[in-house]
Amino acid sequence: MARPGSSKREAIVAAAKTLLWERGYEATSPRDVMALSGAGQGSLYHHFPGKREVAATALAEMAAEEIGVIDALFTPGTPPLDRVRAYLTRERQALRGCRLARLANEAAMEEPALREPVAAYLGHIETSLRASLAEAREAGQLAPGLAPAALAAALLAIVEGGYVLARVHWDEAAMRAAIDGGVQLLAAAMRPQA
Amino acid sequence: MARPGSSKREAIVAAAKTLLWERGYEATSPRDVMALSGAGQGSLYHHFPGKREVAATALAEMAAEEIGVIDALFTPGTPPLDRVRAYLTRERQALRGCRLARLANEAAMEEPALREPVAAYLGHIETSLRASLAEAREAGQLAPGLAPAALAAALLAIVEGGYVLARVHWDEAAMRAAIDGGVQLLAAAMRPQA
DNA sequence: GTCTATAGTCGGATAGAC
DNA sequence: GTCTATCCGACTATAGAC
Repeated sequence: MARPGSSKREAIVAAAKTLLWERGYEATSPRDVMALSGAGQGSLYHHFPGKREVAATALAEMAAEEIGVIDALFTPGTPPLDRVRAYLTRERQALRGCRLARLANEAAMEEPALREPVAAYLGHIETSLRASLAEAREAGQLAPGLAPAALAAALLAIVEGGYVLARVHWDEAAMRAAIDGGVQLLAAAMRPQA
Repeated sequence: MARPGSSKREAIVAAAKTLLWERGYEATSPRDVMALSGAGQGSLYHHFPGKREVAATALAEMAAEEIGVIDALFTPGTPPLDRVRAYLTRERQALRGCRLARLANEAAMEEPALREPVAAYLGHIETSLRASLAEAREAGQLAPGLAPAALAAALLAIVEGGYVLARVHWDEAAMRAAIDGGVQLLAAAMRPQA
């Protein structure tokens, strides 16, 4: 399995990554993956035991890619508050939903192999936010009474909730409003110094 | 249609409400609805043209019910900040997901008949929050630079995002952390007076 | 209004040739 | 490794009896 020279395997995983983002897990059939990748049924079931493992592989790759993007936003050296703001205000395709967390409400999340990459991605963001907020706190930039861990969770929830609002209203502006509110709240949380 | 004495119709809608919350739209089949309601296929297709209309009816009822719950939380007379906090900290079954917004990432949200009840529900919450925050602002309780509309969107996103975090981590505590952060941020946003 | 029987399609997966 | 042929069950819906 996972041999580097295996061309159809890569095509299958690439197709699965596209379709999982576009349609989610339940709505993506092995047939869809085969059609988009150009692979036959034999290839798919040669390389993977079944649909779940294809999705697990695709999700793991997606999580690794997105974690790389996050790490680029949280460059050490940048002032901690700027890192947090950079995460909040980065460009997003709100109507497409979060590439990983869009699966949150699918029954498939009860399968550890599918939940874990998504949880790792969100966990990584939360950890990065918490570290930045803790750094700001030590520099005396955080108002007292504000816990970095709780703030990190709230800011991440604003982003993930922003995707939900945008999808439901079918309007990117709903995401922008939530992010705006987050940025304003963050500013208020630091007012003493900043 | 919708005749009051029609007993199977009510059972069908009640079953659909249960299953839509539990499994979502795509994962709920007419057969599931029939099995849970005790109705036969003839009844279902006598009262409704198909699955979509069953779901649209169920979602409309769910939205009306939940809007009633929201209105009870935003009782006029209570201090505005208390209303906002009451909404944030109300009890929730985080792992079950938001009864309406759990459908946000389904393809069915492209159908207006299904999206509209969900959008109306979230819109109603956002309006209630905004009105309370505007009231607090006029009473001089909001720090300058904070826009009620953006704050309302952010607080709603914290709740909806909290559901996402709880589902992905399969841990109610993830929702509690996000809400805690929201409450702390709200307090910071008012610090001048409160 | 409600039921059972039936239909046609797609779901996920296996068998076995090349 | 890759392909085509095939299987069985579930999905949404229609037909028509009661």
